[in-house]
Amino acid sequence: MRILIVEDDREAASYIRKGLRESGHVADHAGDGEEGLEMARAAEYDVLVVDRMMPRMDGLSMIEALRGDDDRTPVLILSALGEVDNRVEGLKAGGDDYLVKPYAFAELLARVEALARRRDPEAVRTKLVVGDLEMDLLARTVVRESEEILLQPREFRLLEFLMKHSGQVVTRTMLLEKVWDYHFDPQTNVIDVHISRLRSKIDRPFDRALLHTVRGAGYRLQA
Amino acid sequence: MRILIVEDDREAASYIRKGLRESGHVADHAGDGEEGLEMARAAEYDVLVVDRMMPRMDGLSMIEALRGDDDRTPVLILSALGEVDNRVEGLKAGGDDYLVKPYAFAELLARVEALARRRDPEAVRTKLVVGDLEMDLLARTVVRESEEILLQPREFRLLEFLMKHSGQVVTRTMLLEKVWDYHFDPQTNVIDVHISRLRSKIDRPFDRALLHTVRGAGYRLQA
DNA sequence: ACGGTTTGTAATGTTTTTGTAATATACAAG
DNA sequence: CTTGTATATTACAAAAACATTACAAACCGT
Repeated sequence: MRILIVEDDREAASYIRKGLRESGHVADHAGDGEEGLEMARAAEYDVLVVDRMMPRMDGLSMIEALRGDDDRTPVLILSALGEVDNRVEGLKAGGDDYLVKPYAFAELLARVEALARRRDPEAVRTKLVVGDLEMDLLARTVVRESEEILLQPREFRLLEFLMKHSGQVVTRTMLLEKVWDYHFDPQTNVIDVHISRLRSKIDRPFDRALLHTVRGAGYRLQA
Repeated sequence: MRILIVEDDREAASYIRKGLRESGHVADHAGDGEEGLEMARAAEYDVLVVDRMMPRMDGLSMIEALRGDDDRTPVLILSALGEVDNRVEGLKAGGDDYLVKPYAFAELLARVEALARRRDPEAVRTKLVVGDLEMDLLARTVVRESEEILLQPREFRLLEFLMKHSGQVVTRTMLLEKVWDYHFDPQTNVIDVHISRLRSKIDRPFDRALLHTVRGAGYRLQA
């Protein structure tokens, strides 16, 4: 997904950018409203993330200008203020959603994706990226270091789940429920076996391992 | 988290309720605005999920009544309509967020949790911090002075408990019960051994010690 | 029903984690 | 300063957790 971040605080912008990239999106950055307007006019973005208060041209004016062009790209407004009236103003100006600082990055991500989805339900995240490992959900392909990796269906589901929760520990129970649809403990080592098979494909042929076991807890996929 | 669902469609309500419960929350249900208002007045909820259109008293009126009482519990409004103007109305009435049907349950969950977090960031505690020591419960990682510290499962549990009770003295009995699930005295020095191991990892390599012995009583973790 | 995949089971091997016990050190009361 | 008790540390062996492999059952398209 292509996302434009319009934010004068460079640190905040690069933080958001990094997070969005890690989630497999492409994010550009404009430092103020005028620059943002130019960039939004020049390219097609799926979502704009716009800070409300900025030098030269504030976020609301920028959105109004954009809507004047009949550009309906969804906009998530970021604001340090946060009372109801401000939100109403933001929405009236043409914003589609409103997020008050401070916020958790996960929330920003969720909202950006929700906005994109609302507009184009097909644009659901179709690519997962963890380090140099990439999964294309539509093509059902997995690539690492530009090598295509062939996975069995179950291995694919397993990896998909791990990638969707990368950085977090995924427990055996979670895997049984979400990858196997078992709602009980099968008392076997299915998981171990499949983790082993997955490793032999995605990790063994490469230098750095991505799939780490967290003893006593589960597994974690991390770059 | 305690959540009140105010929704006249019983099927929708039970679906939401089930989902919220599975995520570890407690969800009650009211079938219309009047009942919802009563219940919200009677008990403390962390978040209200309110359908907009309902018999007897619609969602917006209910929220306005609640705000009239100076009750600031965050409200997520559900609506079948969904145009910007409606959202503005909803927010003006005192709603905190707006979700348009149809929606994915995951999105409702994300928003409910976001609302709770905005009000009380501790409500969804996934990170523990004591001085410069940090524990991420999701990633199952521990960091001190930006050094990652690797802990064994039992050590992790032990530290987790100490961090959740930082500043307080934690007795041996408490540790046996909560970290070892022993409900008797094993007559051994398990605790001592594990405290020692923990210290060698979280304290010895650093200047200030965090884990202090309270002779005759137990241990205390403190910055 | 056949052949090739795919998946789960079970047996076996490996590593890690844990508790115990032996020994050493610190503390506080007399 | 001595002594009894509480706490620390270390090494080791048993137990648990995990990894790998081989095989057999189930599945799938023809």
